[in-house]
Amino acid sequence: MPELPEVETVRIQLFLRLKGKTIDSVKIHHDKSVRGDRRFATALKGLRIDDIDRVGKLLIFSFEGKNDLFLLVHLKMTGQLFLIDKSGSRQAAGGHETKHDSTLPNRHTRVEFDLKDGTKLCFNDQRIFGYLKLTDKKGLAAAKDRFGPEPHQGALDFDYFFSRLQKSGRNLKAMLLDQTFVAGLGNIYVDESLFRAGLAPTRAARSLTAAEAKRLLREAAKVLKEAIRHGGTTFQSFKDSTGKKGNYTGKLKVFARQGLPCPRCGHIILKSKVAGRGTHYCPQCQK
DNA sequence: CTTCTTGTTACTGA
DNA sequence: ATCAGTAACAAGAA
Repeated sequence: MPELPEVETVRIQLFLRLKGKTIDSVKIHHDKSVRGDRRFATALKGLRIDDIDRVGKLLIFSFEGKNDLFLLVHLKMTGQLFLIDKSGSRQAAGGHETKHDSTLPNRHTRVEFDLKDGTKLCFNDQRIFGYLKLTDKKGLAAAKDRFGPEPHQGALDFDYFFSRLQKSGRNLKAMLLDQTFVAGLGNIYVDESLFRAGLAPTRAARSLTAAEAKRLLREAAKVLKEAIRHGGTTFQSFKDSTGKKGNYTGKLKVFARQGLPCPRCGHIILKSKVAGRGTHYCPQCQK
């Protein structure tokens, strides 16, 4: 389940390999992945990739000489972007590997891009919740508007953060998962941020002191930056160790560590449901 | 066989 | 309006 650090990792890898390259053809293996857009393939044919941007967990491709056409890619939970060079070897992976995607394209490949230089880009998505969508300037602005500021690059103003928390009648877990409030955190990094800040996920947002809110914002920013630096977190099957993993996985302090001792105090980490999501926390360290 | 999982949106009812 | 809860989406694991 890619969150901001995973999407950012993919963005950088793709940008380095794809900038300036021209799309030769697009094969759509599953209509739903492009939301039934019949013009998708023809609209992209012949375009040269200029930039790859990101807002929250959404990737935004732009093209040379086209200022009113953008490709939005959302990976949702199981979406992956894989690059294969002309020799057939995988150059960059966006997501974990599973036993099914040793070769590409494979049965989870929903959309396939062939570039003029022989590079191939595969959009794989086991559960087909992710999407690729073409939009114009207006649609892009509307999409961007749906995201709040990101915590990790100084763009998030503390006064905004604190006043929104104070006005909210929700708990911290629900607030931090809300992409319109703060963009980029998902289930993993919300739990990790709350643990590091020593705050319980069920804590009422409006009950935070300014010092606690400062701590939360600082820890969220730190977690995201560290995870980006480590190439993201791969959380998939605990059993399959053959898959390629993001290096942040081993750094997780509470996520998926239920039943294990808290790295700080040794109390057993619990898992329960908060705001509808599986939530991991230390009942002793987080108040 | 059933149940659960996940990110996000849409909907319902309080 | 605001929030909690839940269904939906799809596929697979347990």
